[in-house]
Amino acid sequence: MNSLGKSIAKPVQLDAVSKAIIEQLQTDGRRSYAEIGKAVGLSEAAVRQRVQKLTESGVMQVVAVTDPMQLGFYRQAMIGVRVSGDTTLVAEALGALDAVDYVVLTAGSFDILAEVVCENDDDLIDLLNKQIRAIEGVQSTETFVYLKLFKQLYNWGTR
Amino acid sequence: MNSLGKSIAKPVQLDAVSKAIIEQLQTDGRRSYAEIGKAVGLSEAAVRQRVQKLTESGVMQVVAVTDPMQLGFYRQAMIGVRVSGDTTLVAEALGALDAVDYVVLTAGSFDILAEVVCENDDDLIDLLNKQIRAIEGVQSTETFVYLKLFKQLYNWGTR
DNA sequence: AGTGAAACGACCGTAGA
DNA sequence: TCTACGGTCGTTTCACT
Repeated sequence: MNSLGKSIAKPVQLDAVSKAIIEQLQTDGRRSYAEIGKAVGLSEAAVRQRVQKLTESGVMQVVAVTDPMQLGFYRQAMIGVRVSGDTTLVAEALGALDAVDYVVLTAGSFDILAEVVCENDDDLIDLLNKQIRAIEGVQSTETFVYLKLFKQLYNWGTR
Repeated sequence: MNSLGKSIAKPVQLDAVSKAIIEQLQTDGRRSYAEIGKAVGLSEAAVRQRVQKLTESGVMQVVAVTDPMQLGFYRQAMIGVRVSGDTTLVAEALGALDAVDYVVLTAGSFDILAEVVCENDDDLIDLLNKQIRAIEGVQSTETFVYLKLFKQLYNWGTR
């Protein structure tokens, strides 16, 4: 159990060594346990045990991350969505779209924020008009086209 | 070179096998090359070569991702920021804050979108009043508190 | 939780199709 | 770009602290 709004787990208190291990894996998720052990001052077996615990408890996961630009998706945007009716249904419908890589229910002047990845502006227009605005309950959208990414750390909440 | 707005690389055309390899690593970034090879029908060495190419070319990277909720950060939000003056300077200042995990320059009614991670509402209030609104050039902010995360795929653009 | 040792499996470089 | 193969290094299990 994790993810926003679900049963609140008590925070795992990480010591400096576990933090160092996570840092190592944030730099390179395929670094060997032995190598990490050298860096953090622990035996290979101990590192492996800690990584297993961190993974099984849901504190951390090691995954592949792709660069949309390199794959030809030159246009990214955040879409603010205002919904009439059940926001959950709209969020699910948005999440079902391939071009949508991020969906979160929010409190504020938008009910949902959705990040989208498109090849070009034409695709973005089509996505908005033919797919997103066609979803039952979508009242209005506001688009924030990405110009330049400055910082990105990897967190996760769904699983 | 990658990242939004930087020199546009021609998209790498991935065949079905490379896509399958990435899919394997998206499920578990520490899966062995041999195991991936069995799954996609390739030798261990061939998988290794492809993963190396994908990584070196910047199409993919394998990294650790952490769950803010499990670490005691119960409050996440997206902050829309309106700036007077140079948006770049403000984006850098925002990126320098620990609580900020995502900063992107946008076109639209916000100049910057920044995602923040806090332990609780009091921290979020302090972050807004004492840190974000104190940045030179920040004209106004609008906060979208996260209620529930529905979908999250991992892309990256900075490096 | 941690170490150390031995068996096993993964990884890496190189050769060759 | 792939397979094949051998040397090296990492991982796993287990007994022990």
